[in-house]
Amino acid sequence: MGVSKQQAAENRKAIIAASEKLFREHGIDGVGLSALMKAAGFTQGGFYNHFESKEALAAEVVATAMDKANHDLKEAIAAPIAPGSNRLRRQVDYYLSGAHCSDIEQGCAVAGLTADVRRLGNEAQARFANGLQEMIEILTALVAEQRAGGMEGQEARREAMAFYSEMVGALILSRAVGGANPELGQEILDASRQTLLRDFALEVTEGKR
Amino acid sequence: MGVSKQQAAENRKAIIAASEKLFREHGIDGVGLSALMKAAGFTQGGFYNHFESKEALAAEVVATAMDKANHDLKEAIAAPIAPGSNRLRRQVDYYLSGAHCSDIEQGCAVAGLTADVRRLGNEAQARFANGLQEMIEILTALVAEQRAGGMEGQEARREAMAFYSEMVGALILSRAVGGANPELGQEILDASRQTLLRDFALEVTEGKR
DNA sequence: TGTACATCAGTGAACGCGCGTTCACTGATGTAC
DNA sequence: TGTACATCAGTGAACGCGCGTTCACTGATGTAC
Repeated sequence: MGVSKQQAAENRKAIIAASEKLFREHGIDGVGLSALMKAAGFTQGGFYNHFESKEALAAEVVATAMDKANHDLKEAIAAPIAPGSNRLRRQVDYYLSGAHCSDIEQGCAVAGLTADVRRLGNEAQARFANGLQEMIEILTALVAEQRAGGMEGQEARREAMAFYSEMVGALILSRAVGGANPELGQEILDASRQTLLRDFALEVTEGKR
Repeated sequence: MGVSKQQAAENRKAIIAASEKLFREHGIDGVGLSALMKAAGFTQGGFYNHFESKEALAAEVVATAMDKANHDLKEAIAAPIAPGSNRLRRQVDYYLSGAHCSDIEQGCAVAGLTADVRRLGNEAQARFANGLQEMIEILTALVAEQRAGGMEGQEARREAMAFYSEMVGALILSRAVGGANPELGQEILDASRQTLLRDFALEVTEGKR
């Protein structure tokens, strides 16, 4: 009660951040507003000071998550790499690692939210699609760099999409199966990792678990 | 009221069938028992004559869906093919078609249910994992046939997993994005289709929309 | 084969509960003078 | 700069509603004799 505008803006961000984690873990239909607000450190009633509806919150969560994912990806790609290492390999090794697989809350936003996006409103779907569009563009550049030998732009984009689809698919399948059969889950990650590294003419290394 | 044992067994199957469609479309948390029973042609109260809980129904739905998927896949692979055609290509062309993408209710069970499986109980997760394990074995045989030139069993299995992950990933991403940006959705399907056909040394053809 | 009775799939109303949303109230923040 | 007041983020209780589940009741099916 009685809070500066700056504080209120921060609180709003806290609600979005807490919601993102819970949405990823339990699905959007799987958490109530009371749990979301409690996780952010507030009581239920304040929710509507910040958002018009749960649906509106979901749209903001999706948008925020995609923006952050793209920002992080850009940074990871812009960062200097150790000699003998490789940007694309680093992405693959991380994405298809056991650590990333277990970390739904902080891992890839696309893999964590895709399934729910289909059931959200236009606003959320559009924001997700825009985010994915941007991510594909970033990955296209990465692929083009890897395929240095004069690949057409359209071809690099196609490869980037296929590349990303494979990683997302492997991660989601691995997660779905990991509870009941962890070995199978790990096998799925390793299979895509090895296949992708080979397809991109990178030496296949032992995977990080 | 007053129904033969045979009729009761059929009614039970009807509930499972109706539930599968609704679960795929709206998610398991997205449909109530009353809607499920109504869709199967019954009133809400009868549900507990057939299932112990909603969770138990979900486990049965997952198991049934996976069994059917594997059965259909076996049949599709066993069926004779036109000369000049190819079993693997036929799978890819169907799986990554616009028609399959729009048909969540009857399409691939794995793509339709994976996201929810993670949040179900042990029973459902185990049944899903077993189903996926079997599917991978079937696909391994298909890949081995395609790679006729003496591929090691382990290698074929790895390729089959990567292959399937890519198809599932592309389908899910395409669906997530298709509402807001159908062109991007189609582009994602096409990208994986072309990449997979090329990787399996199959001629790339125009895609069916 | 015919009769008497137990079974149990189905109905429809009810249960408590948590959902998303609304509201009256609060008090520090921020503004007008 | 100091005072008076409007604003609005936060609280906590309440709203109606649909959820998953339970229950008393029904009547044709299926069984025992």
